[in-house]
Amino acid sequence: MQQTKMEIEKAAVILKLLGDKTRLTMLKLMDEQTCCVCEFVQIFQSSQPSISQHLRKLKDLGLVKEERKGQWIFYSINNKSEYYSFIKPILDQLPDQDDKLKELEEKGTRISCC
Amino acid sequence: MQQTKMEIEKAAVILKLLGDKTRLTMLKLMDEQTCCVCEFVQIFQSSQPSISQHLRKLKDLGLVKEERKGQWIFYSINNKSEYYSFIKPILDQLPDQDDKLKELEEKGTRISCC
DNA sequence: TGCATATATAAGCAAATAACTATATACTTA
DNA sequence: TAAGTATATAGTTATTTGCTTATATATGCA
Repeated sequence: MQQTKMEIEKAAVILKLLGDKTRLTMLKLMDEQTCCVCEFVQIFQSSQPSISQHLRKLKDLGLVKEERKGQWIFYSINNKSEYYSFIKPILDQLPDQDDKLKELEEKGTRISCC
Repeated sequence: MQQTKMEIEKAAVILKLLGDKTRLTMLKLMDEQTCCVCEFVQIFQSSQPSISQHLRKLKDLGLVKEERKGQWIFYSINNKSEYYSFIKPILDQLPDQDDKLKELEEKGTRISCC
């Protein structure tokens, strides 16, 4: 069979996860660098529980990994994931989201937690 | 600025559409060949209105095009779509769905309408 | 013309989703 | 230890989604 190819049902599950503006932007950001939850909260002007829930969905599928550093938890893309090669070409077609982090740096709020 | 934001939002909309097993399989099939509604109904063992509604969503975004031939309406992927280059690499990672059409041919139900 | 077939649309409902508020947990520092 | 900060989880609710049934539209044919 096509072992190298993605099962279509699994692909649909992953694409549905990516089909949310917040999660998609988060993934694109994490494909570029590590971010902590409080940064996402600022970037998306969203509530902390909302961000946490998005991250959990991504983590449940193994798309991202977390690393605790003190009181902060840093998230980054899991390029060891069996699905990374599936989502990478998608992320590569999206515009860089670095400007969002730059804004935080300019406001000085990025360094506050990182 | 706004431009990039627009793009990622549009990408999320498209990915959400692809994030459904039925629609994703339909798109993969249509990337290989033209299909009519009654074929989809048989393949997915789904109701005709349900299939029609999925197709409409794909058509509303311009991902597929339709061509009437008599009483039948044939759908195929719209490779002129501005989003085709975005979804094509995704479809290419999915396993061929030709077997689904072959089953219909063996049952003789494909020729019934095509 | 009238009937059959193929497809689309509308309305209603149940399940899934995403956000919110409140609370719990984990860690840091005084 | 207590208080403060960062994050996660639980429970609730509003919205969205996908399906169903019923009906409308378009075409073909006798």
